[in-house]
Amino acid sequence: MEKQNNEIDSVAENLAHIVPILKRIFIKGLRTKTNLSPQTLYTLGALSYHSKLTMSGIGNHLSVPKPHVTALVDKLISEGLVERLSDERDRRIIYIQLTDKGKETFKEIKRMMTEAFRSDLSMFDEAKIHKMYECSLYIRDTLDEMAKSLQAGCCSGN
Amino acid sequence: MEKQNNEIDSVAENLAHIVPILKRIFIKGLRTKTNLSPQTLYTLGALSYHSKLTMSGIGNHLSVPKPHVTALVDKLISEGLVERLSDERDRRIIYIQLTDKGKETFKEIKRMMTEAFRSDLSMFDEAKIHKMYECSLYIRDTLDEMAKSLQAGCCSGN
DNA sequence: AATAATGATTACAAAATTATAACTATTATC
DNA sequence: GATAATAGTTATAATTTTGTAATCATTATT
Repeated sequence: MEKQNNEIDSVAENLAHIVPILKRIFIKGLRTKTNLSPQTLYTLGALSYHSKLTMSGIGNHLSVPKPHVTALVDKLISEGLVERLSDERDRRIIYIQLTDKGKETFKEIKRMMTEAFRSDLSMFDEAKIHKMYECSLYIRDTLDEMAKSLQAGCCSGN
Repeated sequence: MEKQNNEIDSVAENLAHIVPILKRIFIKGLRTKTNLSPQTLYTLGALSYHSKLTMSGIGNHLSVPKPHVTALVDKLISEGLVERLSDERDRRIIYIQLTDKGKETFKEIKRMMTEAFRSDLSMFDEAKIHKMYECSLYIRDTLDEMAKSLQAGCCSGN
């Protein structure tokens, strides 16, 4: 049990350590190439993964206060990248989903993102890249699983 | 080669996917518990890992414009968490390093960070946690190695 | 039907981050 | 020794993100 707690702490430390590195790799590389803010890009990503989310759902996923979600979505709508869908059974709820243009745009954004990363990672050999693939997928799946269980509101005004 | 590029793209996608989740877990949890901004926390983290960095070095590590590094360090100095050291051989250079108080404070911040994460991860069994440990460490080491090779200035005003 | 709760919006303010240009001090180069 | 380059700072503005309160429309509860 002691060992297990130590390992959890190391996981936390390792993951916290890579956040600024990842931000540097992905966000900064995109800033000059698009007029979308990081959070609108995250919003596109969340919608690409979940295909359909409520306003509150977006806020929970990205830990963004609800009032700001409205602003983010307004921006994306003005760019024609997402659309609102009303729920017939509960008319308070508004679903957001990518438009075709949004899907295309996000695909292009991912392309630009991976392009930069490709030259960075290409210094490593095939085995290492494969292991990076396995590890990143494992962490992604685990964190997704974990995130599901903490959907509840998390930040003020949410 | 094609396969390798596909794997690199998947790595990029997986890592980009987890950024908002990690931000949510670590940053948001700390916001109420400290008066330090995320970037000052990252600065502490970078100094904890590298023990000594120049102003430009901090800017490169965190992709923060140089003028803003001055502000971040000023804040940390006013809290007594870091100190400036001048380089005898080149008096333009200023090294920043943690004070004892800074080391203590960062240790405490890590404790709060891992505490929250612990309850989140505790839903998983020992084997899964161990694999998370191995994967997170592998990714951390690889990204560190990668980051070293792209020290060069990266953002405006840097 | 009145009341409470929920999902989303509006309006506003504060804090944090990013971007630029100009400047000082110091070192390197020619 | 003049010029260029580097490390860091000052000053300023714009953008992005975060926080809070009040409000509207709709649904749930009693």
